[in-house]
Amino acid sequence: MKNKFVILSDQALELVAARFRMLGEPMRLKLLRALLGGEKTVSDLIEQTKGTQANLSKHLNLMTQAGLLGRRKEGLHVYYFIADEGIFELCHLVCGQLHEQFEQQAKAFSSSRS
Amino acid sequence: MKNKFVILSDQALELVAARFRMLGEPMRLKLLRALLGGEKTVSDLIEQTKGTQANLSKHLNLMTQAGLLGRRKEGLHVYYFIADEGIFELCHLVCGQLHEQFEQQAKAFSSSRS
DNA sequence: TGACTTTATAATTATATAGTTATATAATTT
DNA sequence: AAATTATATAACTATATAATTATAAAGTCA
Repeated sequence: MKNKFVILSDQALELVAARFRMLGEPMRLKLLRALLGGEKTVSDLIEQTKGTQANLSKHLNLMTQAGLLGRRKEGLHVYYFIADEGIFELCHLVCGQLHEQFEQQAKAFSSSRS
Repeated sequence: MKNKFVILSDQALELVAARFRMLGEPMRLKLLRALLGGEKTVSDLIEQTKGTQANLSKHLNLMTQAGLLGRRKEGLHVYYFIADEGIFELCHLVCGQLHEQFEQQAKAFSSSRS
């Protein structure tokens, strides 16, 4: 498990970091969360996330370039959808880990007061 | 798998994003890579990563606050070590996904030239 | 064609944070 | 105690990028 990571070159680490950074913006996670239900237009996403049109457009473009999302044009509308389902494995893992971490903190806290 | 993510509150998404951001810096990944072999002093890490003392100290402090690393003082030296092994599951996943992505791109490229 | 709608983009501003420089703190050794 | 070494921290600079504002582009429909 560790092995694969240890031998990574600095250049590879940059790529790994870039992928993490892509998932490190709350607005982008909101977009991903919204897209879980299936493809949506930019207008839909504006409504769901309460973001501004220009800002979302940029985030959507970034995520598409990174291969996380796909786009499909239909008339005036552009539909975005999740192109890399692997993202959710990641989010799922992080959620689980954070959850556990907080549980432990809570436990440590409640057992330390007397 | 998806379910856990969909229902996350905005506030929870911020925490998830923060965790991803923490892993989104190449220098921090270098430190983690270096620490895979076991605990190391700051001096060791300076040598291995070619980073500056002050910069590493700050990164190490951040990661410790975030619960990723632990510290242990011994005389003049401070040993840092990985406190949250879950990190590597994440890195492993990302590595695998990136690898697959590049493989596919390579394949797409070689089959598109004629 | 012209008005309208949806999305993208360019230019700018605001903000977070990585990295540096200089200094402080803490432990060790002489 | 003074000098030395290892680490931390404060103040600053540099940089990346998120968010905004304004405008453009592309499609639709009267």
